[in-house]
Amino acid sequence: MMTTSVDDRVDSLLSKLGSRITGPRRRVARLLASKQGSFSAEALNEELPDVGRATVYRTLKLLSDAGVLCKTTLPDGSPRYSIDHSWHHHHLICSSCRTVEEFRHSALERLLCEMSAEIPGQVLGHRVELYVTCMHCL
Amino acid sequence: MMTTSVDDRVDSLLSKLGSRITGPRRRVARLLASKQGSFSAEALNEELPDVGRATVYRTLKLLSDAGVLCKTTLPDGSPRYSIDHSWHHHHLICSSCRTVEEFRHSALERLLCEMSAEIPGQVLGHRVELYVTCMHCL
DNA sequence: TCGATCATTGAGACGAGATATCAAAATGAT
DNA sequence: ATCATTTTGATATCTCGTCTCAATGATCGA
Ligand SMILES: [Mn+2]
Ligand SMILES: [Mn+2]
Ligand SMILES: [Zn+2]
Ligand SMILES: [Zn+2]
Repeated sequence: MMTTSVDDRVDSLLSKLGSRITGPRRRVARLLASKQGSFSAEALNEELPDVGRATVYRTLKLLSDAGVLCKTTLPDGSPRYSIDHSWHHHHLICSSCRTVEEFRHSALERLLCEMSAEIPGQVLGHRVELYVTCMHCL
Repeated sequence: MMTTSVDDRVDSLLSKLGSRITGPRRRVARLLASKQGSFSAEALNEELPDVGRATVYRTLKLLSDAGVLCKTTLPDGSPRYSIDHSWHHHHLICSSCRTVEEFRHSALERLLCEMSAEIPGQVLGHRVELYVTCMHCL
C-alpha cells in the first residue's frame, strides 16, 4: 500500500466537496499538514506570502466546514485553528503554551445527552473546554 | 431594611475593588442594571454617548473580572456580556434569538471534577456551553 | 485540444471588537 | 485646599474577518 501524499488527499477531499483543485488551496493545505498544535489564521497567512489573505481565510473556512479543521477560542477570546483528528470531541487548552489537544469522554457525552432531555427547548449541540496547564508547561 | 440603590451597590463594589467611584463607571453600571439577557459591548456603547468607548470596554472588563458580568461567545464567535447572577455556572445559548441563560448542574460539575483527576497536567477551569433553540423561538 | 463557463483568486476597502497612547480631567487621601 | 494618583476619552492601532470586483484559472463538453 502506497502512502498517499498530502496533495492526493487534498485533491480527493476537494473533489468530494465539489470544489476546484487550485494551487492556493494546495499551498494552504500543505502548510496545514506540516503543523501541529494550534495556530492563528494570521500566522498562517504570514507563512504564505504568495497566497492572498482572503483565500487563506476562505480555505480555513472550507476546511473547517469540511471537518478537517477545528476552530477553538482561547480563554482570552482569540481564535485558533487545529487539525481535527476525530469526529465529535472537546478541547484541552493549555493557558500557558496555547496548545490545543482533543479529548473524548463517553461518560461526559452520556451525561450531556441526558441533560438535554431536562432542558427546556431543543438542544442543538454543546461545547466543552478544559483549561489546563499542560505537562510540558508544568 | 432599605433597598440599596444601584449607585450604592456600585459604590461599595468599586471601593471593595480599590477602584475610584466615577461618573462614567456609574453610568455604565446603571445601564447594566437595567439590562436583561445578553448584550454586546458595542450596543452598550451606543446607548452611552457621553461615555468614551474605551471607558465602556474598560468598565466591562473591570466588572467581568469582578464577577459581576459574564462574557460569553456565541456560536458565530461574537462576544456577549450578561449579568452574572450566580457564582460558577454555564450557559444555555439560543442560536436563534441569542439569549443567554445560566444553568448549573451538580452532576456535571462532579463529573468534570472527576475527569480533572484523569487528565494529564493541571486543570485550571472549564467552560460548558449548550446551544439550543429556546422555548420562545420554537 | 479548445473554448465556454463558472469558480476562484487577490488587492484592497470595510467592519466589528477591542487595546494602546497620552494629554487633560477627576478623585480622594491628607 | 492640595496634590499624587487614577481615570478618562479622542484617536490611532490591532486582530480577525468579510465584501467587492476585475482578472485569472479549472473543468467539462464538443
Ligand atoms: Mn478539534
Ligand atoms: Mn453567566
Ligand atoms: Zn502548555
Ligand atoms: Zn431563542
